[in-house]
Amino acid sequence: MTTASSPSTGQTSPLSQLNDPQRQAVTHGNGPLLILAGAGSGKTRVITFRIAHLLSQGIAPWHILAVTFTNKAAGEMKRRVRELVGEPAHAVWVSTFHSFSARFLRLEHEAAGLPKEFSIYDDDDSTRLVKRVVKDLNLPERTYTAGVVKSRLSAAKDRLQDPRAYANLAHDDFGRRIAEIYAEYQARLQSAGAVDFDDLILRTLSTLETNESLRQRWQARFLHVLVDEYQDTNAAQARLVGILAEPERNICVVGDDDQSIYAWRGANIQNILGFAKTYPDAVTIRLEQNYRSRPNILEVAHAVVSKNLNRHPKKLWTDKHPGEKITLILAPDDWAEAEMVVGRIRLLRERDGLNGADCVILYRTNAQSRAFEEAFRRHSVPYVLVGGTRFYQRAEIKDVLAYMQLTINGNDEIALLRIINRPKRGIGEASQEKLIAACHAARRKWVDFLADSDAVAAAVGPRAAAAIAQLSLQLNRLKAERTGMGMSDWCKHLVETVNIKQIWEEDDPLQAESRRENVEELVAAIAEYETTTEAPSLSGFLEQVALVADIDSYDSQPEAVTLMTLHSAKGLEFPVVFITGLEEGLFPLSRSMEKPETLEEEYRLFYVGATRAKERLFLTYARTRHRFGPTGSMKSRFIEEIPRDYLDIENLIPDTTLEPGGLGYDAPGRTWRAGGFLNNARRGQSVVRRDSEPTLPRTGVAASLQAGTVIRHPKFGEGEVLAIRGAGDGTTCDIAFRSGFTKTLMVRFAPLEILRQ
DNA sequence: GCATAGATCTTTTTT
DNA sequence: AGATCTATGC
Repeated sequence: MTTASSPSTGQTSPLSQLNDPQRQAVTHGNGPLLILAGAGSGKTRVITFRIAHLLSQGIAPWHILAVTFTNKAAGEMKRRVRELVGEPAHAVWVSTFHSFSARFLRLEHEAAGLPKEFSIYDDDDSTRLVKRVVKDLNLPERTYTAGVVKSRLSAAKDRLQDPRAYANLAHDDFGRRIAEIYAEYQARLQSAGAVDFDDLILRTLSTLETNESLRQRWQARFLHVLVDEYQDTNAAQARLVGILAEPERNICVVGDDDQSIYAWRGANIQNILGFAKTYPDAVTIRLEQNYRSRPNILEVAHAVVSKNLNRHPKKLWTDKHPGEKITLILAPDDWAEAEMVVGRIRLLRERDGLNGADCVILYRTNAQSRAFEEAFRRHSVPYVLVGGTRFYQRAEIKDVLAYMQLTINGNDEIALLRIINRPKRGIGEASQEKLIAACHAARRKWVDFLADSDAVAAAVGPRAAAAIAQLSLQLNRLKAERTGMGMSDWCKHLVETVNIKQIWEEDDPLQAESRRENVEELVAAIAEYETTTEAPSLSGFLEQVALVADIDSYDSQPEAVTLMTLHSAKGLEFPVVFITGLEEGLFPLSRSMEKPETLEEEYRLFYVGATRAKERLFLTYARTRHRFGPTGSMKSRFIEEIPRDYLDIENLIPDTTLEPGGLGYDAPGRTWRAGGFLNNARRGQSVVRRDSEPTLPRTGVAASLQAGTVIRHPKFGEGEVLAIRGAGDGTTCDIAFRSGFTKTLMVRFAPLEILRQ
């Protein structure tokens, strides 16, 4: 992670490669230890060296537990420990919170009250279950939307409240209903033999807390617990590692409050800020020397994050040469922004001898990747995209996985309902509803219920009943066949027997080909798992699949520029970083601007992004952007926070001046005209590229509306604009139509044609 | 039970 | 604008 020389074996003592505070942290003896490690201060180095140090002190490797958030970070940590100590590294427990918990629950499934082969529900599965529950409780789906319910449940789980505790605290009708949903959701998980992501941690915690002898056994197992990215832990996670570290309390946590960017997922910054209160005898060590970035980059990052009120005042320092100024690129729109970035990268490659793989493009939302992908393809520059729709989330993959899952856990309701009529077997929605009602009314498990042909026949018509008998038979046969063959061959066989490809043809024949390819990739992934894992098992594979993030499998490829969100970039570093889309409402995101706490998190996100850069940092702004239609925007407040001396500004917006109060742009989405836009040759090209429509983009029309404009609407006919209200995405206009009525329309959606200004 | 057209929401970030 | 969900008619 640092640019300092890599640890050489032999010769010098590893400790001589460390600075004073780093060495103190590494050699700290027993008792709680808090390491406040700024960005690029050699945090991973300290953790790995500390593990090596503990081993050298005679601690057995299996007595050490190191926990991180991503599999990638865990893998990296393991690799580096192995570099330092060789084979013993193998026996050190290095894992993520979630994979540790999954492993724990497999081992202790009885005490945890779970079947051995429990399913792990990812986000999509748990959303489906929430919807199912809301429907089965006969609650209005509009009020209790999956999004609202899930955020409530997740918040409850973050606070360690079970359904009963939640119900007791509910003070209004809505809260009581949520409590009902929560209780039913958990009951359904239980009878499906499944846990969701939050439950992995919570069940591990409650199993440890309620079972004393088991707890003592696990506590004895770990004499030293090390936690990375402690600022991102939630209540359950902090408590989990706290318990495991008892009674010795050899807990070493590493983190940086300035890099806390997961509060929205329940991370509690108080865990790190209040660590010294929880452990009064904790030793605190600060790592403030940065080995990664040029001073100019650090200054800019600091200028922004230091505006936050809720933080420990601190400032990183480095003895490097200042480096170049930060380049701020002002582009007229997102298309030009992407062009500029690609152009700069080509220049860096040709003139400065940099490799594409040295560069990363960061953005706030995944949707922004598209413009860059197009630009890279236009210019034939290789790139890798991290994130977006994950491979294992794709419908065709989840279908296959659901079949596989059902052969090991036949009670998995979500998997069952996913495939019960895919491919179509004549078990339609009505039959499905009847089955669900009957199965739950009888309080039976699915395996049991479906095998009972009388019960099924009583619930649904004869055709559906026959189809269900077929399906159960098929699943049982597949299950039996599994023992006889290799996993990947079996998967291939499954895809054939079930006739999975029929699903794709039913859904969308155009995409059938790419779906087939994806499933082939899945088979290949299983084959790889099979050959590279010590004791491969189907449930092991499915678990791995549920717990991988896209970032985990990310490896920079030769020559390829990386594209990812700011969140994904945490923990990585690149010589050249582009932070893009620096516009009010996008970064910081408008939803985050409502509350001071979430706005501060955006500042930290900027800090995380900027401190990824070793040599050069570029910031880009696009005056208009195609979001739901183009919207004009003002430059991000982050830009305003940066002292001008550090900036090299490239203004590509025509007819604007850079002046004192700002960077010279017009009010959002109002003053520029579609016509003027198109007259510019370069812009014209961009518009044609983007929408193949030969006419003016509607968006341009919307932008030139003003009171008095006469328009035509395909449905309502001719009318006159009375007023424009609001700004940005939410802009509406009142229009008086000739036919006599007045209507308020969303400017960005209304298909208006301008007749007269 | 299924196909189609209309309605509605979406885009924050992820284990 | 586009995807996804819902309502309706066959």
